[in-house]
Amino acid sequence: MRLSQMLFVTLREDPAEAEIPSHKLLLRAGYIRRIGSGIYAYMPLMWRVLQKVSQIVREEMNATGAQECLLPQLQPAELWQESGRWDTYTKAEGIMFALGDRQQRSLGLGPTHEEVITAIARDSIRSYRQLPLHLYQIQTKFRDEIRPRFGLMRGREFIMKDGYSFHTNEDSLKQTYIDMDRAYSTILKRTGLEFRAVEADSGAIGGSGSQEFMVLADAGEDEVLYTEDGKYAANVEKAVSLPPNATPSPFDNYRKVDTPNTATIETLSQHLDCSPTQIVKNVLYQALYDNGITVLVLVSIRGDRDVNDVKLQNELTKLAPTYKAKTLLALDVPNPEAQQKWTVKPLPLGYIAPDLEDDYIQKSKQIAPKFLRLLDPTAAELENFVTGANETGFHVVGANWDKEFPKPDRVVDLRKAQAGDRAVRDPTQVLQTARGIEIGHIFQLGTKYSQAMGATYTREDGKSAPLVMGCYGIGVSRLAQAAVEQSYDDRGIIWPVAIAPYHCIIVVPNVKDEEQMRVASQLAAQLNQQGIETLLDDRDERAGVKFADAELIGIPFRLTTGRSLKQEKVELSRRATGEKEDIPLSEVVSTLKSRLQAAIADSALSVSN
RNA sequence: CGGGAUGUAGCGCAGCUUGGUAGCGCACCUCGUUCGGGACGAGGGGGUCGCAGGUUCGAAUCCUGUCAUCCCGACCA
Repeated sequence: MRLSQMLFVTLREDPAEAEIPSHKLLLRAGYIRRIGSGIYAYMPLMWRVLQKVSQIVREEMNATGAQECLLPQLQPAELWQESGRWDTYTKAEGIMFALGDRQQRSLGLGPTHEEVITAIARDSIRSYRQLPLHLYQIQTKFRDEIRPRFGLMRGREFIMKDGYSFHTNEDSLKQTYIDMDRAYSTILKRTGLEFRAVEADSGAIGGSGSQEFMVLADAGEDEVLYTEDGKYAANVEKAVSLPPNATPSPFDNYRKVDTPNTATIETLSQHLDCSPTQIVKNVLYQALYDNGITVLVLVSIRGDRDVNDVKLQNELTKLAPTYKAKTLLALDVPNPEAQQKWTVKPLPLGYIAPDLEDDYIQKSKQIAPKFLRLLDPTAAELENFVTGANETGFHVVGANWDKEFPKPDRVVDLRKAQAGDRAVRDPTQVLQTARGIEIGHIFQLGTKYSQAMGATYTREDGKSAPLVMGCYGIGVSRLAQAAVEQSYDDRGIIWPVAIAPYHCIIVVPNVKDEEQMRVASQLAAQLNQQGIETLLDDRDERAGVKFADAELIGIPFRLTTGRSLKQEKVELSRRATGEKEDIPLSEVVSTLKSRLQAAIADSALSVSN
């Protein structure tokens, strides 16, 4: 391909809209163009990268026996109503684009495909003889993200590989899950990215076991906690840990104390000259269920610890039946405006105790009459603790559960693990923190969707049973940008060889020099014929411009048909290292072939581990 | 959804306070010189100043509304 004939536009300055390096570089180098918030056009070079990534994904998926297909993006609401996700995905903070057709039928643009695939399975899978089965697709997904950002990192339209497997039992599911774990590791190693597999929360998708594949980068939106020995790694949303021990309490008799202006843990521990670990902090939340009921939740936790919203959300989802609801729609810390809607008198904010009276709550059919009181084990263990007095300006000290305060019924882990905590399985290991970009996520779904949608098959014994399911996703477009985030320098992108849009770019310093052009075109033809994807920069530009552009777009190898031609040589330079060498014309193809193989083997090498 | 900021040529920006009919750099086009690290000179093209109302003799500039984009946060008492 000749650059002079391509739509090739690079920018000298960073576009103002971009914040992180990979986004700036992709825009500057002309790989992507923004069309709307979270909506991008993939320009020809980007499309080649995306196809490279897709091809690696495809090969590894096929190798596990999964079959590629293509499912509709336009999905009838009925399917989603059957699974019970229509409301959670379209109302409140829902992420599905919903629309109506000319007959006023409701449709959604597919953010994911469990419903569609389960409907297909329901129709097509009749017998255990057809199982296990694994279907996948690579296509554009639509999600109305709360806040799209960072270019392709969190777009409202993005390319994803999603796969769904069907099984007769959990063991078979686990086998495929393990295969996917391995396939995903291989995929990431082949693309040349540094990554970590971590335990994850299964979130709105539902199901039991789940694991995420994180590409490590400072711009990552997720926090990963891991131990130095590599035996434990988890998303902070899911992570468990042993908190530091609480300092024994100096307050051995129960009394109320005057503590003005101590609405925060910090000011309180200073005022009382005690450790935050001796304080029981009481945090108020409001939960909205899908039947319109609001439940006020009071979480009691040790003062030095924070509540993990995801764990709390999971607990509240589990408790939905208690309130005759199916799912949780929203979970918030009530702001003053929200408080007004359900309180009958002002709350003693900053001085709340675990036994805050239920009569703060307005009587209403839409509001649960009692606080849901949850206790984290860190707070449950405390003796002679400090906590609020339900009266602004006062706390109590020397309090004990079952004495001054009734112990809340539900003691559950709602704690956010933090760097510096000890690992549960091996207390000698301390948790470290890193930022990660979630590239892949694999789930063991179980029978959640098959049961909801009646997808059953006939067993060997003639009885019918729901299909056991798994699902597996990789963000293809996100992976491509993550690669840039992990590999660039002040001159531009440095693509890993395996996903670079081209392997090699030939720069002709002076296109008016016939010898330079002749050699360059000849080399380009030769290389392309040999499977070395080569771009020919034959633009009538100064050499400096072409060198700068070649580096900006990040092609791994560059050939220059310049001054060394006199010795029948061309210059070969490597983007990643900047190394340059002169190579005889007759050896260009063989040299590049072996260099490319070596570069790809670098990542392939770690694949065998 | 809450808060902050910004919309002026393809990109980056100035002009707005103090109203007088739009400018700089890059990119683009033509000619000439230059040609292995983002050249130089001369000439040139391109903008309903996000949109809609209002004030005014006159609005990029002042007022109101609206739309879009980016950032921060989703408030741990």
